[in-house]
Amino acid sequence: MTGKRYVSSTDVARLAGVSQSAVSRTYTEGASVSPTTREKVLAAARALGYRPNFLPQALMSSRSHLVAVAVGGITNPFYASVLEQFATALQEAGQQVVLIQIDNDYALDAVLDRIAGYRVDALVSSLAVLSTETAHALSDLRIPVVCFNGRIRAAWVSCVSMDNLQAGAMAADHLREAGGRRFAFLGGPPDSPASQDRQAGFEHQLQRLRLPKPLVLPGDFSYEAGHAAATRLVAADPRPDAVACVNDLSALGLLDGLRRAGLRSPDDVRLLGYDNIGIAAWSAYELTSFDQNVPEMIRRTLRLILDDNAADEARQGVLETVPARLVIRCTTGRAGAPCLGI
Amino acid sequence: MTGKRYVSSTDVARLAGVSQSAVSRTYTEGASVSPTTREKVLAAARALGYRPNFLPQALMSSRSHLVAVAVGGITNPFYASVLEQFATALQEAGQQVVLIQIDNDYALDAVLDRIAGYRVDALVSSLAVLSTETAHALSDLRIPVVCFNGRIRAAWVSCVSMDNLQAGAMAADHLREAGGRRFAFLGGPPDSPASQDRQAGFEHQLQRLRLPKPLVLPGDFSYEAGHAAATRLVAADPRPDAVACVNDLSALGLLDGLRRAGLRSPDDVRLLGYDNIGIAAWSAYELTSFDQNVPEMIRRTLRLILDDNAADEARQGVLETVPARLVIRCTTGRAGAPCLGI
DNA sequence: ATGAAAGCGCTAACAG
DNA sequence: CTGTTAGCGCTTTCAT
Repeated sequence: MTGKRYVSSTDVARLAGVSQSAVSRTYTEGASVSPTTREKVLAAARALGYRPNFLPQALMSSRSHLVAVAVGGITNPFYASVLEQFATALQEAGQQVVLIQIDNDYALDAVLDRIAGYRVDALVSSLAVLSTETAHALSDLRIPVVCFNGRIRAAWVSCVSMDNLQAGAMAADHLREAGGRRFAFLGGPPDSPASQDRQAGFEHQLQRLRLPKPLVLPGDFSYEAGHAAATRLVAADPRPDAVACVNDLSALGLLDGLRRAGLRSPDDVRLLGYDNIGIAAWSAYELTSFDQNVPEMIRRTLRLILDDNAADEARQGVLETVPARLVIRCTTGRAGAPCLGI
Repeated sequence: MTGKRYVSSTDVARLAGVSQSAVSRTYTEGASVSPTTREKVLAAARALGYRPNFLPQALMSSRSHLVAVAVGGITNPFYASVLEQFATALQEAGQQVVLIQIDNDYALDAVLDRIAGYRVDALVSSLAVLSTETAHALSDLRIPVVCFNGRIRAAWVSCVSMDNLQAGAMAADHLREAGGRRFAFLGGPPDSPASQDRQAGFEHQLQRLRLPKPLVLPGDFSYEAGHAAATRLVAADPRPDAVACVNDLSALGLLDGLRRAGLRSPDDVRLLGYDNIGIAAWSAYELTSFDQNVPEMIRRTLRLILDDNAADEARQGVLETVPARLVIRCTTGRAGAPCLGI
């Protein structure tokens, strides 16, 4: 695993009998090289197995074409899907993805050196939580930072997020229309802005509709938390018959927990989640969910981090919001409707 | 988004009133710097917000500390989990993960330039499929390549994989013990070595047990394929009562499909999958599955790509195999046993 | 169109 | 212990 094994442009130049600059030009879009020289260079390069080294380019231009993507918990199918779409989009834009796996926000400080060290062009964070300190530390790097579903704003730090307040309100509307009378909200981590906003929008809309306050169940985005919440829900008196869950994963857990307890959805409990993960459409679940329009969010994120026209916005830090789209499935369908489920 | 905004060691040196080398040494483990100089340097660095640039280091040493991880389809929870564990392990080993999203093996050729261009220290591929041509192209890069669950071997190209043949045989044994009489195998993509080996091991063991050949249903690792296979399974005459599925995702699809058709597991059909993804343990499924011991596979992979003692093996290319572990859950439990399911 | 030369930010070898 | 010097492989002037 020792170094010194790659062919350099100098090696190619020597074999081709041209100058090193000629080799460089051959690989530079729109540089002036005669067809003859070009051919000689390419032939030599092929013979030697030459591959241009991007590191010096990055060194000189301070543009590494590396974008750090920080994720926490890609075992959550929603984030896996987001990451996949990001990777595809960034690759198409000629960038490379440096994956930063982070367990909590505070660990981000620890990786700051690395993302700075590789001189990444930008950072995208799927971590909802981002402390003010971290945001400031990132600010100091003076590279565009975009948080997915975050709410924090600082110089160089922007957020692209679903309109969680609106989506919270939509949940209230929809659950009422589906026949709900007694409401509950299965929450996420208390410090998650997405969770806070979905809950706030939900509660606010219930209030506007002059409906009683929801029962709030604690959770943490996980299937297990949802499963555990079922016990509490079943024990509640009066028992809620309509639950908005902060995300699909915990909604699925709740649904399974309710089934264990002998309850059915939508007949006994109307249920919906957020993220519209693939499993929500599985025939065992058919869960109603809010779709985040991830492609649009990614488009906006890429604009902020790669588009020179957006440089000013990126430097200031902006908040962008994308409307949610309700995907109605069986768990909020008519009771006894032809939603087979399981 | 223009360059030239990072502080360099020269800037720090100037402010600290020392030479640039002194700054470099301050950041080099075990270099000789006096405490006084060190302090001056650190103070200046702090004042300026200096972060060492790794690019020149990589340039000089030909060790970028970048490891490319190629994945195709991280929406499959198994691969998401593998990626997460890889990222964590590599970060702990001081490496950065460059994520390469690939849709099919042939696209790998297209990214060859990029992984070579960034001078990655190694490549890990979770793509089961890897054509001989691609393997050779990778070989030419002379960097250690490890394929997860692959079978191809070439100079510099190794594989770390579950013992799929053995695990196939174990499936036959277990399904028979669980009371199966008529067997089926739900397969994956025909060109997947993992799929081939699991099926081969399964069929071979059935033969050894003097049991009839299994019905083979086509699939592609997806939930949808499993769901679709249910129809064919139900229509089969005689209908199999024990199915080994090439992975959990398609097993879950099959299970849901069977339920739709009014069949129950394990009573009507015994079922098992491979990968032991989280969802397999969900109370709606309780699917028996083979655990791949991913931590051990990752350990071996890291040894091959990072450990100097393994350099010879890596250069030659080796095949390493890790035994599978059967995790028994309800879908192969006793009929009518206290596995509540849903 | 091409070669020579400078320099990106760093490490390493070499004096002192 | 510390400063000077020479590169790493490339892009970019600047002459020619």
